[in-house]
Amino acid sequence: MSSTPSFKRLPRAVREQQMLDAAVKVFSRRGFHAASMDEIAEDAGISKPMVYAYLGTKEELFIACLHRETARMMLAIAGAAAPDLPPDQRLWRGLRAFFGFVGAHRDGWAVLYRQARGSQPFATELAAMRARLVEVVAGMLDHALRARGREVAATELEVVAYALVGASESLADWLADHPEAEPEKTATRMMNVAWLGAAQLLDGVTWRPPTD
Amino acid sequence: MSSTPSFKRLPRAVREQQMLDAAVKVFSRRGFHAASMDEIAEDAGISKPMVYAYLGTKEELFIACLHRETARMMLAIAGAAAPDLPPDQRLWRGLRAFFGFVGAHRDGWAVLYRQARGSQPFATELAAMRARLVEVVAGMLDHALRARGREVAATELEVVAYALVGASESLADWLADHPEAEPEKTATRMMNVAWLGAAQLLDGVTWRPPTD
Amino acid sequence: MSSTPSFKRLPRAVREQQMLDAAVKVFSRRGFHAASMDEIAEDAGISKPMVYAYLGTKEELFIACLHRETARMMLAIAGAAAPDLPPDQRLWRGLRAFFGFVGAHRDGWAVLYRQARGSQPFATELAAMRARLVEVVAGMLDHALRARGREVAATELEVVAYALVGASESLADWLADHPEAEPEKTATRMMNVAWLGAAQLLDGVTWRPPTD
Amino acid sequence: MSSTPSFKRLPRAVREQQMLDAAVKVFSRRGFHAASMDEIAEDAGISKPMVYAYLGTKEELFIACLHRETARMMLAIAGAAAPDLPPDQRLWRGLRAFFGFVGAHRDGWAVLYRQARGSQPFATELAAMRARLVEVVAGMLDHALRARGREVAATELEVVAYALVGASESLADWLADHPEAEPEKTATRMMNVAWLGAAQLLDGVTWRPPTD
DNA sequence: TATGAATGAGACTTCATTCAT
DNA sequence: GATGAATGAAGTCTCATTCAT
Repeated sequence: MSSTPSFKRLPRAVREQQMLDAAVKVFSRRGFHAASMDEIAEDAGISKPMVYAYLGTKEELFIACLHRETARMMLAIAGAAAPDLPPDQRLWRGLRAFFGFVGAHRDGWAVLYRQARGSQPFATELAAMRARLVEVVAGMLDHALRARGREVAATELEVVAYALVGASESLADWLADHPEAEPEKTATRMMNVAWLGAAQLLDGVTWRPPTD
Repeated sequence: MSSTPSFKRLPRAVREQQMLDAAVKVFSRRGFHAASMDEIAEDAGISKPMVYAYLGTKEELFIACLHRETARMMLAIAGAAAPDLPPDQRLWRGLRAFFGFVGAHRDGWAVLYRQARGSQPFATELAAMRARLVEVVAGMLDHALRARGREVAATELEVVAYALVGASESLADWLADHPEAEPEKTATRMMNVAWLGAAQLLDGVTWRPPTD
Repeated sequence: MSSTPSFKRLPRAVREQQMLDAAVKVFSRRGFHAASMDEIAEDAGISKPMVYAYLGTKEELFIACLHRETARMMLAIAGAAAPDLPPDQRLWRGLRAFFGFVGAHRDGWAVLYRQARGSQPFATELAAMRARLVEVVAGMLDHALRARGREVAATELEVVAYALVGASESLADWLADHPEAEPEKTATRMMNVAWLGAAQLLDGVTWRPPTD
Repeated sequence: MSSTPSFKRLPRAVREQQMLDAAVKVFSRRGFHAASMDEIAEDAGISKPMVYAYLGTKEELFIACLHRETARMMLAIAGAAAPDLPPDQRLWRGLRAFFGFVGAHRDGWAVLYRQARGSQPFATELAAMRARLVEVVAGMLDHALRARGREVAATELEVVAYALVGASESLADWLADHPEAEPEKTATRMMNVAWLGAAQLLDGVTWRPPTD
């Protein structure tokens, strides 16, 4: 009598994934503020107090979404861009994996970037993730430079990497908004913009402002 | 002491500017949703009903901010990048003006982009403005191409322009977050990324994905 | 310089009528609470402070409307139902005038009755007007009774009169809602209901509840 | 003292009735617009959000009141005026039930009619209910006519029924305003006005306007 | 006289969050 | 473990009403 198993009692890990799925869906559809815990709970097929018990506050819930989606994305990219490939190959594989991920999880992307960029509480989280990306890209550039016996100040590398990441994010936004667009083609376009410029830099060509 | 100037009963145009100033400030500090009309009104030194009477709903107020800041920015850029300059000069002047504007109105930039990107009601407004920028950049590229007797499909040009604009926005975000950074230096960096890559494209160099 | 005549300076009486016209129109269209002083002032082509200066508070303004419309209606009825006519003639003329008035001033009727009946502040005003109508009707009945040498307690007469007035109001409501309906026909119908029953009463026929 | 009954956490159905009770009370005391959701909630001994959660918007809440009171009244009338009685008996029983109901639920009556008559959103609801009453009355008249081998156009019957209903409503208003008045006596009076006139009509007597 | 400018007050409504069962 | 019931707090918006010009 005391141990009658209830069919509803799923293990905690499963329930949490259901909730995160629902949360990502609702957050991406409505935005952080407009999303209501009611809708998330209902969409997850669970009662609100459960959501609070498992994943905490609305803000914490959003951060949990961010974490999960970020981890998935970084995993996809890292898996594709093996460190032992030549730099241009790594960049291409990384970009293709990135746009492939965005194309496959447009919801997640919307949550990750568009929502988070706006409000302070999540800026930190987002900045951390972007920093990791920038670091990876800067590492590729550095790797390529050293292979040619050249060297550039770390700051400069970072800014260039930042711009490349920004351009990628922008195209990813564009991709998320165009359901019919092909991720691979988008990746190729980005590669054209990114690699041609980067290759020049790698070869020591630089542009300097006119004395005016 | 007897001639204290009368601070109240200002004409409508003046009050509207005060309100917009306050709104830009509060929106950029708190984000659209977290910003309260109370705080905006108080910051403008006026009562809430006046804000509603002059500038309408919270949403309309935000759009009014967007419009004003956008117009200012486009004016600054258009004034700097005269159409009769050679393309690289135009791009450089335009970028310098753009980053200069962002550096000078970091509040406005935050409102313009970061907030608006998130929520649907403003996506349209923002897309329109970005479209104008993209168009200008694509025009520059096209101009340069024709000068070299070459031609590229409009779609391709637009995607490249889109990526460049995205990279600029990203650096602008970075600039807005780093109060000590110099706009002109940031513009130079962006120019390096943008122009070197673009110049390659202009010369007919392209990158193609490996057959894998 | 001090007596330059302004074309806008209409005499007070005219302005007041304009305001009342506008007020009746807006009150009847929106109802008392939903009507806004702004709309009334704008509809009257005058500024709000003027409305307050001339006709006072919103509540006072509504009562002013009530008064004017009431007076007009009573005048129309009294003018038609001359006291020296035989009772059935008076009733008929009165009813015809009443429905004619309602048909011609559907706005005014809506203000008068539908709005006022609901809220306490105006119940008094309305009751007073209805009391005058009831009194007139009861007077007719009494007159007819005496002509036949009969007499009935005043209370009874009043209740009957009250019911007749109520039935008339009801048909008037119906008339106000049916723009295509003809006032005269409606009056005839009411006369059928009213006079046939009243005539019976006048003849001493009464109905008594069964002992059950 | 240790077994103080728990007044809180009542089941939904109970709370809804409490809320409706409070709403009817407040609406009838203040009128729709002047009534505040705060007061209703407080009167129901519950917080405002519960009212919204269970019964929705203020407007929806009012309509819910209308429905409940209407249903109760129609039930009372239908239960009293059995269709197998002779017409005059049905009319009498129906009227007695009607005035009995109004006398017992003066609050409800005020909500039902006086408030609803004024504003558009409820006109439909009210019209529907009145239409059912009119239909019932017209049915009685038709029944009586056929019993005497006569027939009258449906439209005419309806207008007569409408007038009778209007007269009843008017007397009901009067009853609601006179706490000391006896419902049964009022019903008798109404019966006198209604039945005597109707009986004449049933017998084929009609009144025609003079050629003037 | 006439009005644009201004506001205090208050209404409805929605949420994130927590008890008590 | 799970949930229906419950609420404090806040936010947007509107309106009648009054100054000061």
